[in-house]
Amino acid sequence: MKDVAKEAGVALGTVSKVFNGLPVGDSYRQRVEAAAEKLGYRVNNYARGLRASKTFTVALIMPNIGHPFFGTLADYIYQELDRRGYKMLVFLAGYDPEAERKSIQMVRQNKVDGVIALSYPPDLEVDDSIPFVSIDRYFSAGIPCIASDNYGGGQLAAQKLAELGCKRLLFFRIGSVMPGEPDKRGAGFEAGCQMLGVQYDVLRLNDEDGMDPFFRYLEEHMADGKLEYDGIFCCTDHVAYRVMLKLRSMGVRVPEDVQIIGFDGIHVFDGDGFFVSTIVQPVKPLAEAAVSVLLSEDRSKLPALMCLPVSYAKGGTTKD
Amino acid sequence: MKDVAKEAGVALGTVSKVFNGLPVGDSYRQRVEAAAEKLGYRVNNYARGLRASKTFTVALIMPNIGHPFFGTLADYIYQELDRRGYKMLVFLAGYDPEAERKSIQMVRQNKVDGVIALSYPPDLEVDDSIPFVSIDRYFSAGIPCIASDNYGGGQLAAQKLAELGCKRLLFFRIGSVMPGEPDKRGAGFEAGCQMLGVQYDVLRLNDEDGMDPFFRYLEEHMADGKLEYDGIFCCTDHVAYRVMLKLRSMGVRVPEDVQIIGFDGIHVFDGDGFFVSTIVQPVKPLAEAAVSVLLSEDRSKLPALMCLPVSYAKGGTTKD
DNA sequence: TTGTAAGCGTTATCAC
DNA sequence: GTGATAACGCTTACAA
Repeated sequence: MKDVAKEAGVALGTVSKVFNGLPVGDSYRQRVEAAAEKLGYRVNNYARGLRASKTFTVALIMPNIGHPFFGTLADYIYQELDRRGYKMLVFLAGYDPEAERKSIQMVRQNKVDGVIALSYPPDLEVDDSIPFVSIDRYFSAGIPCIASDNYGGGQLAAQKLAELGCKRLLFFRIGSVMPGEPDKRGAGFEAGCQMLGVQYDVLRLNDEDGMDPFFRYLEEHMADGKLEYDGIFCCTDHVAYRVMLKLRSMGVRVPEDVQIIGFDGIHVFDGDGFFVSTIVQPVKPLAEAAVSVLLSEDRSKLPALMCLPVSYAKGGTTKD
Repeated sequence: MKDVAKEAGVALGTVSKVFNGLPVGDSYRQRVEAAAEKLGYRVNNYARGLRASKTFTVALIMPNIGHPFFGTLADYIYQELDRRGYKMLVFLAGYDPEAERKSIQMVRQNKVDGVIALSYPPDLEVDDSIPFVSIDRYFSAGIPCIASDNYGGGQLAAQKLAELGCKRLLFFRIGSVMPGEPDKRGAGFEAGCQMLGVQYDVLRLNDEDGMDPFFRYLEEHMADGKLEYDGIFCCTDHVAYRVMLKLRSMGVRVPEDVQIIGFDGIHVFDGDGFFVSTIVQPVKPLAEAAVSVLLSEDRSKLPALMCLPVSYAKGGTTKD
């Protein structure tokens, strides 16, 4: 920068102003720009971050980025941050609380301007000096949580299955013991069934158990090649997909005999079709909301919990 | 840091040394650590980066991160960087050369310690002052390129299809006009066919055309409900998947009448099964190699091009 | 070993 | 508007 100033024959401060869009005489500006171009000068963001303690960087903490739901969400979040001139520093913590904590530490050191986290560890300690937004997990009133309307989605699934003629429903839930907004899918489903007067059963499992107990359950509830249930709601598309595969391998026709609805709205490839019939999470709005809340000017009155509307989409596992 | 020094009753330099793992008297170290803990002190990476011009940050430039192949690759790259104590700054440029250039600019300003780029713009100008590794596209001898053995994969596909009894092969290629290692898939396939003396045709399309010309071609080459070809190699799993869907909708049985092999090795979900029979890219080794080459101590003799072995995996679109 | 002091590249505050 | 100067928080010779 000093060199640029010398080359342009102006003072240091002037160069700084040019690069910050502050008012500067036009002739000066041009000379500075020419000199910078000639010398291939770029402002050093580290020096800038040090001095201005504003880094235009946001940290994204997620379990991973290979799963299509997370990947897509991360992609949209990036777009939104980029649009506003922010960079994205990624931390992938798996489902390991230890890694989570490490990420938080890193975030602290790196003086990012904000954190968007999709994580479940209950004891996540957040430095409230730095803007923080959570996706899918409610921590406390001080930390805005952005989530899909999981409860409403559960209800919608029950309603859809009932509409499609199902009389005997089943809910499959698998997931970590960690609490989060997604848990409400089951609650919404149960409420929906009760409201509609439809009979239903619930099977809850933990991550460690894998899918086998589900499969065993399905086998146990077969009689004369016919499943006891004619509609199944699964907590995720992944589970729904595997249940579909299992049923078909057992000779059960999907969706003719049993209809299945999943949750997430994952695409096979980009935009062409769903794995299963599903309750679609509004991934893009989710991303936009998270960024917008994180970067909002007035952080005094932020929403504690923001639920975005979901929708139903037909994949291959329901009649309509 | 000054506060920590005061609290611990030591000099500034001592505190610095403690946080850099440099030799320091044990009693001092403990006092410093206690003081830091008490004051909740974290070293400021921006100040550190400014002074030491080492940021322990690597930039990853990719088209996107929502596509399962890119997402998975990014995930593995993250793991590898994390293992070595590096952070990952992500830049998603779609397939827009303009965005690419912007990313490169950003990278420059941000004084990252290295760049891993999966991008195709032919005029990408790289600042050779900063370690740069390319994935899937060869730029020049100065820039190491890590890629799958695309040529060998093409050959393998031809060989597999021939082994499985195919007599009349077809190669479908869709993609941007931008050159890159993946182009070699077709070349390898053709070479394989020639070597084996199998008859084959090739259909090449550009991205903008979409899949329709393929579908039309397939329809035109049907006679009496039978396709003229009994084996198809597609440049990606995505294309293969869509071709499979199309053929099935046309009443052609896959894999009984026509066998299809794709390229990439994308999973339906995490680890359970492939979309189609496929030539699997070694995603994890690719990530490891990229990071390892990027961060290698001796940058004087780096490989110009490094091709990693691919393998064949049966999905649902071949007989074996 | 420890303490001191000089910068790293910017930005912000002033007088001019 | 412009230009000198002091910070920002840290690393690293170098002297003690």
